[in-house]
Amino acid sequence: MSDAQRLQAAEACLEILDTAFFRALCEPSRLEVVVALVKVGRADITEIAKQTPLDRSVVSRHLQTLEQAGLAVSQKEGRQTFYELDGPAIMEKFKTAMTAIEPLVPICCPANSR
Amino acid sequence: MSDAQRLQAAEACLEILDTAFFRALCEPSRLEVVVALVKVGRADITEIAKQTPLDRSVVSRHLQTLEQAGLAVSQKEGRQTFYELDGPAIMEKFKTAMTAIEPLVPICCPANSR
DNA sequence: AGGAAATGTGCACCAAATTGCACACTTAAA
DNA sequence: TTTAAGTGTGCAATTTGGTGCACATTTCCT
Repeated sequence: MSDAQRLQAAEACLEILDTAFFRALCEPSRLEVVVALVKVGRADITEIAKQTPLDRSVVSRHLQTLEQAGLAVSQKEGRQTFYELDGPAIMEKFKTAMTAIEPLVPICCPANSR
Repeated sequence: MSDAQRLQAAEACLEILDTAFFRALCEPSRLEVVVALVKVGRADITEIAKQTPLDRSVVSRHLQTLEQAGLAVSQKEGRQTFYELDGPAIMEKFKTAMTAIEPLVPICCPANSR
């Protein structure tokens, strides 16, 4: 394993790893919103907020964060905004992350380093 | 898709999703440490810290966090502590997360909700 | 037109996490 | 034994991010 290959792998890793994606999943209250979305399915903000102890405005911001991170999609209909988890997109995010990390495994394997 | 199935899927999802794992990956400076680990491979704290603009103590704490989250392993040798990324463990984390989320995809698919 | 529903956002407050310094401790070298 | 290298951690300052309230805006209904 050459240093050049390591550098290339590191750059690729940093390039693909989406901090916004992981940031969206590491906040407990935001995960509550995700779980609420799973329970209720497609719904507007008020209904989603009813499933959580959080204020409606907080849920609104969390949903915005989830959408920006690519985990959910929103559609405005009249005076309400409907949110929905984007299952396929989430799976795709995980797959791309895994394919980016996969070449690092033979380089970073504790079992082989002894 | 019944409500009972939704509830079960939501609980399972919340149960498996490891917030510590994602939290470790969403901090920019901590990602720098990860990248440094990829570049240098197995190394002690001082050498890893040289690859970053961060103070050595900060890098030390980030490495502890990474180890607690299961992304790295450490070995004490004399007066220095060597760290190394645990590639296989990281891949395993991603796989379990994906298998937990997979059953949610047919439930949360924007393409099907119209 | 008038009122209610639904939402987005500015604002202030608060909790948690990061950061760097200083210091103590352990271990290798001289 | 003395000195230096490597490390972990307490501490305080700073930053970051979440939280809820209040208010303005848009849209629907009567």
